[in-house]
This record gives sequence, C-alpha cells and structure tokens, in this order.
Amino acid sequence: MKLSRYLLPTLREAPADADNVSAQLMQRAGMIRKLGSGIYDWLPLGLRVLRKVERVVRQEMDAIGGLEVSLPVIQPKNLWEETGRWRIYGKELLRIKDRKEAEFCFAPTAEEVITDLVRRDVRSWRQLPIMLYQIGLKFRDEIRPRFGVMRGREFLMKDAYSFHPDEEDASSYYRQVYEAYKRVFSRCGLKFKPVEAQSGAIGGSFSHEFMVLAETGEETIVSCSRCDYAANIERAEIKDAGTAAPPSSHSVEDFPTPGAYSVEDVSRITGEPKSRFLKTQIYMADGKPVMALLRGDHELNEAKLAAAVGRPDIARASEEQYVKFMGCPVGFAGPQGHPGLPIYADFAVKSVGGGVTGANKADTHARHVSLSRDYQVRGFFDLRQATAEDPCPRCGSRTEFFKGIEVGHTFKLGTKYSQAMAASYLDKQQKPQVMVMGCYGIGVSRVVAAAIEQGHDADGIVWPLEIAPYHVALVLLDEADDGRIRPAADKLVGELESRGVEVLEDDRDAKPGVKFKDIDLIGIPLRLVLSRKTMDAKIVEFRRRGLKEPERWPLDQQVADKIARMLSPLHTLRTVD
RNA sequence: CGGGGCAUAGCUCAAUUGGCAGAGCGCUUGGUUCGGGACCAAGAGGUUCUGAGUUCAAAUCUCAGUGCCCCGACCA
Repeated sequence: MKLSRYLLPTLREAPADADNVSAQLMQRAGMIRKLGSGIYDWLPLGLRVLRKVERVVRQEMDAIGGLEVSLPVIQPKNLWEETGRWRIYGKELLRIKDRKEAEFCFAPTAEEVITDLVRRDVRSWRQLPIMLYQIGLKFRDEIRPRFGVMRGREFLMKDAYSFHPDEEDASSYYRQVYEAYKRVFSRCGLKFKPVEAQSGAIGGSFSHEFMVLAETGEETIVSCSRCDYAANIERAEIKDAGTAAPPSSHSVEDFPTPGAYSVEDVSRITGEPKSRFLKTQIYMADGKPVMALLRGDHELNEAKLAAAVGRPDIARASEEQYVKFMGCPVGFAGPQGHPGLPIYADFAVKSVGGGVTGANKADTHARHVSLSRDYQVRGFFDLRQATAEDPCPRCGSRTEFFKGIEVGHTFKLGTKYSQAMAASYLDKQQKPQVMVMGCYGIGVSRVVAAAIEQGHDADGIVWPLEIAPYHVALVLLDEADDGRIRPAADKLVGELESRGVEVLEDDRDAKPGVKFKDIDLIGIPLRLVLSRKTMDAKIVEFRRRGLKEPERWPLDQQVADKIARMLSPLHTLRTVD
C-alpha cells in the first residue's frame, strides 16, 4: 500500500477531549475520529487493526468448534420480555420504535436472539453441543462514555453462546473457551490475567474476566502473592474471621453527637477507632427494608449483599424510606431496637463486642451496643469490599492489587435463559430436557485500545506484530532525484508481498523527519529505509520500532526472507485453523 | 438525573470595556531546502453551535435549545 494514496490524517496535537493515552494516540495516528459522545468513525488504518484482532478471535473460536453467525442489531421487544430483561436492563438498553410504533432495542448483547434461534432449530440431543458466535456492533447507552473506544457506547464485540445437553458438558466446554481466550489475548501480544468475576446482569452460576494489566484500567484485581487465586475486587471472597467477641459489660448508653452522622465524624468525637463502630446501611428488597451491618472501617459490596439477601434487584433506601423505617435522620440508625428488621451482618461484625453506632435518634449515637444482647442478626455473610489487608481466601497468603482493563468475560449461564425461553431438546429417551448454556464475550475494539495502553512510548504506538496494521513500513527518501529508488522499492515490495508480508510504503513527497515521525506514531513494528545513501552503499536500513539503532542489511533478495522469518511465528499460529 | 464548565478555521487556541474575525500547526501554489515534525513568499479556508432578545453596534450581554467535557448519583 502506498501512503501517497492512503487516508492517514495524523495529528501533531491530541484532540482536547481525548482523555487517556490510547484515545489520544488513536486519534493522532488517524485510526479513529470522534463523531459524538462514545461513538467513533474507524479510518482505514484503525479498521485494519480491528480486523486483525477479529481474525485472531475468529481463528480461535473456529478452532474450538464455533460456528459464525450474524444476528440483528435491531431486536424486537417481545424476545426481551420473555426473559424479563426489557424491564431489568434499564436505561443502558437503547430503545427505539418503528413507524408502526412497535418497540425494538439496539442489541447490547444477544442471549435472547440466539436462544430463540436455537430453540427453533435445534431439537435433538444429536445436535448438541453447539457453539454459535458473531462479531458485531453492540450499543450500550453508557451514562458516561470515556477513554475513547475503551468505554464507548457503540463498540465491536465478539459474543459466543454454547448450548449443551447437561451441566457436565457445559463445564468442560467452558474450560475449552477459557483456554481459547488465553490464546487469543496471548496472540494479540497482551499481558493479561484471568480473574474470577461477578456475573452481574448477564447472570449465571460463575464467570471469569480477562484483564489486561494496565495502570489506567478501570477494574481492580485482587491477586494472591503465592497461589494462583485472582479475582475482581467486586467478587473477591473474604473468609469468616472467627468467633464472636463477648458482649460489653456495660449496658447501652446514648450520647449526643450533633451534626455528626458519618463514622468519620463520630470517631473524631469519641476518639475510638473506626473498627469499634457498627455501620448500618438500609436497602430495599421487594419493597421491604433490610439492614446491612458492617464494621465502621469496612465498605459494603452491594453485589455481595444482593447475593446474601437472595434478590438481585436490591436498591439503597431513599432518604424518605430511611426516615420512615428507621425513625431517625440518615446517619443515626443502629441495629438495636428494630425487632422486625432483617439484619445481614458482615463476618467482621463478630469482632465488635460492644460497638458504637447510631441511637435511632437525631443527633445521637450509642455505645456498648452488643450482639445477641441488644440486637439479633439474620446471619453473618461476606458483605464487604476486599482490602489490601485481607489474606487470600484460598491459601491465606498476602494479596496484591492490580489495575486492569476487562477485554473478555466468560459466563457459565446454566439454564437461566433456556428455562425462561423454553429452549429444550429431546434426549435419547425422548424426554424433553432444558439446554444448559454458556456465553462468552470479547471486546474487540477494546482490545485495540488496551494494546495501545500497554504498548506505547513518547513517539507513539508500539504494536505487537500480530495486530499491527502493517508489518513493515518502507520509507523512501530522495525518490524525486534518484532514479534508482523507485525500481528498488518496487522490487523489494514485490518480494515482501509474495511472502505474505504486509508493507506500507511511504512514498509521500515529504521531509524525512515528517515520515519518520508518522511511522513511529502509527507504530509499524518493522521499518526499512531506501535512500540515495543506502543505494550508494547497496544496503537497506532496518530498524525495529522502539529500538534506537538501525541495522544495515545488504540490499538483496535475502531481505525479504529475513523479514518473513521474523514474522514466521505468526504463520505458524495461523495454521491453527 | 443533579452540580459545574466549555462551544471561534481541519487540529490546538487567542480576540482588552460590547466596536474591522485572528495566531501557530495543517492544507494549496511557487521558490530555497532535504536522514528525525525546515525556511521564505503568496493563497484557500468562518452561519464565531442553533434560535430569539437587548443595543447605533454582539464571538462578547440575556433567554431558550443542542452538543461536548468534568464531578457526583445511578448502573454492566
């Protein structure tokens, strides 16, 4: 490809609204252009990278028996009502109406559509298991899109769905997908970590996230320093601390705390550490209040509370609800004196013998509030957010925290969707059985951004070979006044391309500095230079992106062979399909 | 949804008290240059986000709308 005929609008300065490195570099390198909040045009160079990632994903999905399909982007409401997600999904689901006022949504994912397809066309145990996948645009109406295509509203996702005769088959296939995902991200040149994850709105019994390690990541990973335990902090388990401390020998005693409603404020007044406090938070479950009780120095994890309560749809009580059920202003409730209220206590609450907490009266707190004697709990649960002090739940060793970008997510769904949508098959005994499902996503456009977050320097992007837009940049200097350059370039490009090497030829009428800067910015891994100087010396100059010193190679047919050998790991991998 | 900010050339940004619409980079043409974003000269490029209002006069002030950004709440 000749750069003189390409659309490569590089920018010297980053657009003012690009809010992280990858968004800045993708726009500066002429890969994408922002069209609106969270929506982007992909230009030729950017689209090439996207297609490279797609190719890796496609090969690895095909290698584990996946069948590619293409499902509609506009999906009818009735399917979403069958699973209840038309209501549950919330505002992130972009809804539209057609001319007849019929309602549709723009696909954020496709469990409903795929399950509908399979329930109609798969009837027999002989057809199972089956895995279908697609690579297509998704839309989620994010409240706050940011970081370029990393958290856009429209994005390219690979979504795969597998259907199995039973749990065992689904589990063993899940492990195959897990291994395939590791190959995908390795081939894309990423440093990543699979972690245990919260299954969230997609649902299902368990799941893993594939995290690209990057300081700028939005997710926090808790990782054991010794064993291989790793989890999203939202999910990270905390073990039961042990037996309950004895109740205080003093009886409950109220004391005034005007205007001090946070643990922080009251701790400052009494001088007692926050770990001596009982922190209450009121949630609504199915219209009824429940109390989450934590130690004052801990933070609630809502997903864990939802699991403990057994309702995914819990919500923090409004101020009105709080006042109505607790009988005091927000910040002054305590667990004592609410006999009908279900109290879900975190394990660590056991360590608080007689604690400081709200007195259920305005501007008043209470001390020596003790478990059993002064209040009863529904039970003890793992309710809080993990901290750096919490040991590994598996082996008890020290844990470390990392930041990560979620590029893939696998879910073992069980029968959540197949049950709701009656996706069943006839087994060998001619008995109808509900299919068992798994679903598996990869944020293809996010992989592109994540690769840049991990691979860049002061000059621009540094692509991994497998997903670079081109393998080689051939920079021509002095072409206008040296007749030897053009034929030498044509010959070299021909030799390279015949070996499957992708060449971007910078034949623009521009100064050397401009060319070198642009080629560095767009991150092509290998660079060759032909100029009057190199022609005089009968050499070609070779340099790897990121290395300072170029090498001088004799200009002969071995150049193409050497380059092809450098790329040979890619070809080996490509023979997977 | 709440609070705040911004909107001027392709990009980054100026424009004094309300008084002629500007610069750098990029683009076009010519010339001098030519191995890490050169220089000179001449150009092209604007509904100052949209609409209404105030005023002799609005990029500038007021109102409404739209878009974008940030913070918070909410949420895969």
